Amino acid sequence: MALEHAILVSLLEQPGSGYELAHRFDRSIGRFWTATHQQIYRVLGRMGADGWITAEQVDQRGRPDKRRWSVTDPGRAVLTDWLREEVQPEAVRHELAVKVRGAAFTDRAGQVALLVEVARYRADHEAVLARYLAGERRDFPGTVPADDRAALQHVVLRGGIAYERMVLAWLDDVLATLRGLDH
Amino acid sequence: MALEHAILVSLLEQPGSGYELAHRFDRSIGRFWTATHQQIYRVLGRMGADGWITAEQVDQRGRPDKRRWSVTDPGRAVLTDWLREEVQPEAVRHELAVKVRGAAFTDRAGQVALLVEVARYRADHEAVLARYLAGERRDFPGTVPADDRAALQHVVLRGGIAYERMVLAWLDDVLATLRGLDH
DNA sequence: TTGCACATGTAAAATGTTACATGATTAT
DNA sequence: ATAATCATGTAACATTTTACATGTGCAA
Repeated sequence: MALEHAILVSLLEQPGSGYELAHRFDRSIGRFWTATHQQIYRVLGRMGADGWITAEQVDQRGRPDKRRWSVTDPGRAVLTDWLREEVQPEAVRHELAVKVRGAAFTDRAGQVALLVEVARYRADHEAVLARYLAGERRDFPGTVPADDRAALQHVVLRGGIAYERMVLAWLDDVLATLRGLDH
Repeated sequence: MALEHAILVSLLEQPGSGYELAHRFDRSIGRFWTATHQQIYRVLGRMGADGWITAEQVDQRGRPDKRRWSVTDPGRAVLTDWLREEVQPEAVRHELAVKVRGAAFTDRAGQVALLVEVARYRADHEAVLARYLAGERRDFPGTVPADDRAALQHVVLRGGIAYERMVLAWLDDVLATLRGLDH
């Protein structure tokens, strides 16, 4: 998979400029796919050249003009084809796990420093969970989803919430383990 | 962070060849950091040139010679310095979440195809969980860890187990949501 | 004799990161 | 005036992925 597909989904949900996409990749979509604005502009250019998306110029008073991108029929076909492909195994990059195993090869002071850092990292994840929960209350207040799109967005958000809760519980386990090391 | 640090941790736990490392990155370390043998050989070369690791030639009867890499004192210092750095936020790449949100933009047949694929993906994760649990019974049978290294390896494994259990529960949620779409 | 495990690499293409670059409006 | 937000890009560099490349020994 590539960034292209995440952009197609985002533009189908809501057409927008590269700048707006970059912000979505910082917020909602960033939950499950990250990208910087530099990447996004480059890929938007390529997708436009390939005819997957098309831009309309939007003149704005008081602000720079922007290009509002929308998905074309060929772009939509690219997405539906991709949806039928196998889901690839996730490429895991869990830096903290590497550090925790690495903690066996540092001194006591280093282990304490890691413990402090894990506590800070835990606070970050607590904030993310709070943000997800607030978003859930705001966007999905009822028990019955409004439509398919809402139902699917909600289940993805529930995945994010479940992930953060799991991480917080594991970080508590890590903190207890670091505190319990021989010294 | 980079692959270098994961390799340093792995070689400190047990010196070995590039080939052996590639296998560890398919198994135990692959739980939290993935790498192919091509990446590993290239990075080993650079780390050797930088003096972080050193190789001894191991002549083997009946098999190709191999180079057993171990971490040098400078390499160990690189690791301890890195352990003191901030843990970077994870770069998330959750392809399935993109597909689930994308399912709002395909037809019923496409949604059913995704459902089938999610079920297959779920079976993969069930197998991973079973492997982790078997590894836990094998490597950590007692209640009290043998030493620091074992305690830290065990808490990382518990993280993998917690992750897989969370994913399985979420995939059930996804399956129920896909089945419940309007049609 | 076919395939698998062991063992190590190179090359090209795609992707991703970091730094640089510009310029307007709005709020403090 | 100063910073933040909106808006779009280029350039250089690093990393990752995919394909190619080679060769031995052992077991079925």
